[in-house]
Amino acid sequence: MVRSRASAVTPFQTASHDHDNCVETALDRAAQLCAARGARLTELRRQVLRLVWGGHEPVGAYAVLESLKRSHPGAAPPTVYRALDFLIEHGLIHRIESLNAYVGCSRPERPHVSQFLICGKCGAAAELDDPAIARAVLRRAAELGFVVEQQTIELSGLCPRCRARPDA
Amino acid sequence: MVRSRASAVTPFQTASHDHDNCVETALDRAAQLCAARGARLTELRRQVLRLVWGGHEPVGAYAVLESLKRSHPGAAPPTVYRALDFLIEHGLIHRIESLNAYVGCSRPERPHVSQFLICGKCGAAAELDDPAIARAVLRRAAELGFVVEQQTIELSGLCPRCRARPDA
DNA sequence: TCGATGATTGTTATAATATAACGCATCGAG
DNA sequence: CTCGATGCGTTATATTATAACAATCATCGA
Repeated sequence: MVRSRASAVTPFQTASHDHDNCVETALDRAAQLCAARGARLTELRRQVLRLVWGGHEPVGAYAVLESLKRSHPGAAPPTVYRALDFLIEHGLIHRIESLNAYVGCSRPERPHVSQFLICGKCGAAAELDDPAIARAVLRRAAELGFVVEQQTIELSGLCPRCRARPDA
Repeated sequence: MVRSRASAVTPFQTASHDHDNCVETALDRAAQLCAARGARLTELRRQVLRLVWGGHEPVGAYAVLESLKRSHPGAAPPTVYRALDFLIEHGLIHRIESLNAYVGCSRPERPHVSQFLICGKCGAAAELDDPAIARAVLRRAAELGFVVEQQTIELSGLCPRCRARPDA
């Protein structure tokens, strides 16, 4: 319970974060989800998902491409973009509009609106699913007669860890 | 008072919206603001501001460039991007991240966080300055020890007018 | 098993958005 | 007037994303 409480307190990763395990978990969940939906998580898509999950920093499509080429020499931009499109459609990753970059989704099981906190120093992006924010947004939109189909909420600033260490 | 109440009810423009007047007002306010700040609203920047204010739909940098070339034949991408940067710095326009486009700021006088409602059908973008949304966002970030420096809040969907007219 | 069908991937080219770098012009403070 | 900073012109290039079409693969019914 201590661990789950900690992750409820901050969506940012701590120093002790076991990222290998984190990635494997994400890949397993993706496989399960796709199986349940009859979607094909091919080796290529799985590989791209793994690369996007390389860290908790959003990663650009061309960075993914460069990495992908190691395992997949013939890869070209469409190779990556098509895989990214698939992963987004299935809620396995999110696109960060303000960075033109992509990041793994922490809760792909259920559809959700998410908000991102993006640290300008370390680059980490933490995904929130804050009902209060979503409610405030939907409430105001409803008052104006606007039907919200998609929310892009990205907050950039300084994460707790970087704020604590004011070094270069 | 009827007009101002109407604009308080919806930030979307109505059919009777006098856009020429709207643009001139925006340009005047920009001139005043820049004068007050000792910033130089040159003819080029003024022209770009006018073009961004061409409608209430966000407009791409290259669309601005194409229009700009009429009055300014030698214009090239840096011409436009430099002007856009200046206008953003001074809060005269906003960049819409999810569209890679730019739109005039409706309240440049004071710094503010804004939220945008973007209609996927007519393309119009309405700028909000909703304290409840800003509060919800800042509250949650503060709980997590995150210092927000910039907010990107863009809601796409259907505006009231387009919702009322379900034509093609 | 076979072939039809649709989904996936390969491949080449190009579109769309944005910036680097350098030099000249212009403005305004002193 | 001169200097330094700012603005702008110009060329080239970086970065992000998509179009279009061919080849391959998976699946499923005949």
